[in-house]
This record gives sequence, C-alpha cells and structure tokens, in this order.
Amino acid sequence: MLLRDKRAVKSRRALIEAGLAELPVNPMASLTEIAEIAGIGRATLYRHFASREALIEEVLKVSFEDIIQALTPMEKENLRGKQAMMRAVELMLPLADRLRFLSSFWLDGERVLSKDPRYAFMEKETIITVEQAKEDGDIRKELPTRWVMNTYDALLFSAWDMIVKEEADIRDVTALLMTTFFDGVGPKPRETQE
Amino acid sequence: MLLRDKRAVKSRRALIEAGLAELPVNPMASLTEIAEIAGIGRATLYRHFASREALIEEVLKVSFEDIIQALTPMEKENLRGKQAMMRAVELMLPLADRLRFLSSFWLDGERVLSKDPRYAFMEKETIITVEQAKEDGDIRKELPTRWVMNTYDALLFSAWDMIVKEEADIRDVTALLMTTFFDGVGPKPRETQE
DNA sequence: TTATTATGATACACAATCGTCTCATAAATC
DNA sequence: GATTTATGAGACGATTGTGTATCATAATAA
Repeated sequence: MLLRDKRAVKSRRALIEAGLAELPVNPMASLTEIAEIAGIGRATLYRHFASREALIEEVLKVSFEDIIQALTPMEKENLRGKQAMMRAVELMLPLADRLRFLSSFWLDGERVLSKDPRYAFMEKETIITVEQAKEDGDIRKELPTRWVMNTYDALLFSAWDMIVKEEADIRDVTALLMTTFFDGVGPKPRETQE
Repeated sequence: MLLRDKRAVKSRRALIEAGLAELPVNPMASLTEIAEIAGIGRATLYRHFASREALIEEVLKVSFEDIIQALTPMEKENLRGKQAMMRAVELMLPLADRLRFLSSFWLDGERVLSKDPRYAFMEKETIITVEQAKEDGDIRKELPTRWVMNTYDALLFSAWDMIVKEEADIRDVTALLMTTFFDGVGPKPRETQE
C-alpha cells in the first residue's frame, strides 16, 4: 500500500479521521466500528494498519504533524513571549480535534504521552516562550513555568469544548482565552498589551 | 450481597477503588484486570457488580457522592461568590481522583456526563455561585458564565495534574489556582479580595 | 485499451472477555 | 461453638475482537 493510488490515499485518510473522531469518545471502539465509521471494509483497515496499536500510533503521528504544520507560519513572524503565545492559540484552535486526541491519550497506559519525543519537542518550545513572557513582564516570574503551561493547555481545551458545542465561535473564544489567561476573570482588565 | 458482612464491604470498596484508579488510565481494562488490581477474585467482582456497566455506574455514583459530601461543610458557612468558589476548590482538590474519573467519562459514548442529573445538580450550584461573584464585582460581567465555569473546571484538573505528579502540594496549588483564576498570569496581582 | 492495484465481502482460526455456575474454604455473625 | 455468608478457584459455553487469507469486482494507472 504505497499511496500511489487515489483510492488508497482516500481510504487511509478516512480511517485516520474515523479514529481521530471516535477513539477519544469511545476508547473501546473495535476496529470493526472504526472501519464502519470510516465507511470502509474491515479488511482494508488491516491492509493499511497492521493492528489497533499501529492505527493509534498513526493518528498520533498525524495529529502531531498537523499541529506543528499549523504553527509553521510563526517561523517567519519572529514573535516572542506573549505575542507568540497569542498567535499560537489562534493557529492551534482550528485543530482542536487533534489536540483533543492527544489529550485523550495523555495518560494512556504504556504510552504516557508526556514521554513522547514529539510532545517533548512541543513542550520545549512552549517553555521557551513562557520564559520569554516572564522576562518581558507579561507573566509573573513567581509563577512556576509548569503551572503556567498547564493553565495554557487547560484553557485551550476549555476553548475547544465551547467551540464543538457551538457555544461560541473561534474568534470569540480566542479573545476569551487570551484575556482570561493574562488577566484572569477578575474585574478591571488591564492594559498589559502594548 | 447486602453489605452486612465486613468482607463484603471491604471487597466492594477495593473493587471501586481499583476501577477509580485504573479505568481513567486504561479504559479498555478487562474486569479480570480490575479484579486483580483490587486483589479480589473475578467471581467476587461479578457477585458485586452484574456487569462492566454496573461497575462504572457505581464508581460514578460514589464519585459524585464523595464530592458532594466533601462540600457539605459549606452548608453552614454561608459563603457566596468568590469566597464560595475558593472554599470549594480547597475542599475538592483532595478528591481530585474522583474528579478525574468523572472527567474521563465526560464524553463517553452513550453516557454523556453533561446530561447526568447528578452533574446537572453540581453545575447548577456552580452557575449560581459564579453569578454571585459577577454581582459582587469579582468576576467581569461580560464573560460568559459558561466560559468562566469551563475555566474553573479546567484549572481544577490542571491543579490535580501537578498534585499527582508531585510538582506541588495541595496548599501551593490552591493558591496558584485562585490567583490564576481571578487575576490571570499577568503582572501586578490586584487586591480583589476583601 | 490493457494491466495493475485497491477494495468489499466473506470465511477462518485463535485468543480474550464475558457472565454463570459449582464447590471447598475461611471468615463473619449470632 | 454453631451457623450463616462471602470468598477464591476453577470450569463452562457463548460472544466478540483480532489478524490472515481468498476471490470477484471496480477504480486507477499505464
């Protein structure tokens, strides 16, 4: 299955999308179910992925790749600290389903996403950015970087949750996220940004 | 199995604890595995719980009950708004494993926790408290209550994550949570309290 | 057009899980 | 101490998921 054929590309994509959508909601979904959701025969699933593990691994890979790819525009923008964090939110929110998939495997048995080198890469970038924001005075220095990062991630999922439930659109949620993150929910929003 | 016997009480408790600990990490865990973790024979598990579903339902029930019970001291304290939210965090954080279990079944297939009447009860209380805080000027009125609640929940899990990883103790995390929630991570923490 | 290739359907063996049952044993209740 | 009751171990059939194989068909590539 070398993906030279239109059909193979389409099948593969459908299977990955099915896994991406179904596995976080129903982690016990059988490969039969996933194939059905993808609208593809079970046998074909096995032609593309040797096992359940292989499918999950592939969905993880695609999720990481998509997120990193979504962030590539930032390479040329030379943002730092707070500005970089705001831009990253904007770019990642449309891919919240990928983030959800990653988070649903956050603690999954053997896998332990926090030890994945791809996660480590993204984490390292975030640490740098948070510490820039601290230097710039946009984040209080006495807050542990780990806590700030957890908060950042937590708010991203909170934002995603509102988007999928259609309680707000991406624009609104991005604004809510940034103001809550930097200013909290308390009164009198401050001018912390230029 | 009417729980008049010491042994039955102990077995039941062990099984629920095993489910509470294992299912969020490994949602595909078989009942054999859960029985082993509990240190109890598989046959005995079936004597207590008719099925996997029944076990999960029971763990959910116990989780809800424990959380609500942990919050009972507040009935006599007559707190409102921000004060009530801070106190609730303090009381709930030690039960973060229960919260984690609930959250891991947040979107689980048929269940959809957000439609559970027990969840609806807790949610209703939270809505009231958040709106009190808005009236009191402790939370900005222009923020959607739904967003504020999501943020609150998200930070609770963020806090729990640091606790289980032993990156901070409950006291520190409670303080981080409250300051981040009400003041954000930005500079110059304000005097929003009393 | 012709040759190639992915696909769906189906059948298959294998393993794991499920849920029930029995029976001897050990612990509890009385 | 006598009786009741929960337990562990094991056997059991039924069901379900897994992974492989085959074959006719339809879409693609050449």
